[in-house]
Amino acid sequence: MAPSDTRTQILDAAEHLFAERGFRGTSVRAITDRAGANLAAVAYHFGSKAELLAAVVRRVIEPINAAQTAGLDQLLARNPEPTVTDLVEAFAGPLFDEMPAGDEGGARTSRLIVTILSDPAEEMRNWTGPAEDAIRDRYLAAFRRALPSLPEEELWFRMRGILAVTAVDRIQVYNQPNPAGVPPLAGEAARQWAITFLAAAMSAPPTQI
Amino acid sequence: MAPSDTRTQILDAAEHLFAERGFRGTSVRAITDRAGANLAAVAYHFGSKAELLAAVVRRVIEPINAAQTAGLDQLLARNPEPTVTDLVEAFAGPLFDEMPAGDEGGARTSRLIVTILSDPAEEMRNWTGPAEDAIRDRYLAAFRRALPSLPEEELWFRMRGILAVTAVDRIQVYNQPNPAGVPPLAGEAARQWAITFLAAAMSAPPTQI
DNA sequence: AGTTCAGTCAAACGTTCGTTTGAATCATCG
DNA sequence: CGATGATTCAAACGAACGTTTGACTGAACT
Repeated sequence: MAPSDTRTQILDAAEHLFAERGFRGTSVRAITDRAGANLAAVAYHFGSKAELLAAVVRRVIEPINAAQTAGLDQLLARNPEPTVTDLVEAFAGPLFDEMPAGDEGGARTSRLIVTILSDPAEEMRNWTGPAEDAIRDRYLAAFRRALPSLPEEELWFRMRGILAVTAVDRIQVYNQPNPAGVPPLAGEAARQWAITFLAAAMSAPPTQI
Repeated sequence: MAPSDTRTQILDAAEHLFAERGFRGTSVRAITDRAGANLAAVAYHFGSKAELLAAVVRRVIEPINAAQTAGLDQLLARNPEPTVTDLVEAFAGPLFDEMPAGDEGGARTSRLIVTILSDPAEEMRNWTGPAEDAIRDRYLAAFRRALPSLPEEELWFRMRGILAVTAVDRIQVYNQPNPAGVPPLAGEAARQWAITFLAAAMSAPPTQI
């Protein structure tokens, strides 16, 4: 435990609570209570609540970035012109993979991601860095080669569609028990369904205007 | 102005601010300031901040509900077995149509919808009522008839994909200027792109497991 | 033994929040 | 005109918030 233990316990607690209640909906007191730490520990270890959020986001996002990069590298090493389905899988797959122990089927991580993406709090907005930009641009270029007839704007729209589906997927958008007793989405099935769904969507012919 | 004017000015201000900063990120003071009303007016006209939110949501959601219902009615009157594309258009189209005056290309309304859908605040969760459930079930049944080979769970997953794309579409998910100087998404083009994207996604063959 | 220093702690600070209060204002109608 | 009921207003309430403070702890060093 080189990182002082309470530091990581605070990170764990904050990740859980930010995912569940959002940034503004989570008080520093709730975090330190859950972590079994003192209230002042957040200021001591992270400086402020906003900087704690940044640390939580970094810890969640970095493995996803690495997996997306590695996936594209492998694809391109094997074949300079990957299929749309391959690209979708390499890009969207890692968003389903991260399931820290104790996460209920990955739903909590998904929730955190969508909270990050859609939280209107100003602190949530400035988390993307050069790394995320570079990854997005590399995939954009690969998709452009795989879909040469697609106009740039529509390609850009579809890239965001991927993010929307993968981010929101496991949230109970219609917040009620699923109809007809459909069980909550299983992790692996959701991953496959998303890839099917998104590969078909990305492969659609350009919209006629 | 049968509804006492300040009442609707508060509704307008609240709609704008909830969309931009979320429920918890918007103070009652910010709302009444923007509305040019007194702080106590919210309590007087709506009872509480949470009830004000409910009123805002109702005002935004009801025209969408009506359009979705009317669209499906028209489709079924013309043909008892509508195509997937027709169903997608009737369901997702109204989510693009609502553009109150002063809305910058509908982006603000979209932002409000995604804020409603993904806001972790407890008050945001309990807005769906029997109306939304009924609409969703009718579309679910129509899609089921149009896609008879699709398992129930995957159909359900795809329905939520529609909501994810339509809700998140106009948010700058990667919050930075679009790459290569792509202009912000035009309202009508985004609507067409979304229908193309979603119709292809919905029409994909079932996932093989 | 004495010093140092990262870490923890209880307590308090000042601010902002949603809500309540009670008086003031206004239009309406007898 | 005077009374009534709806609406607006300035002011205050108590609670919760993020952050700061300064004393305390305990292991690691000379």
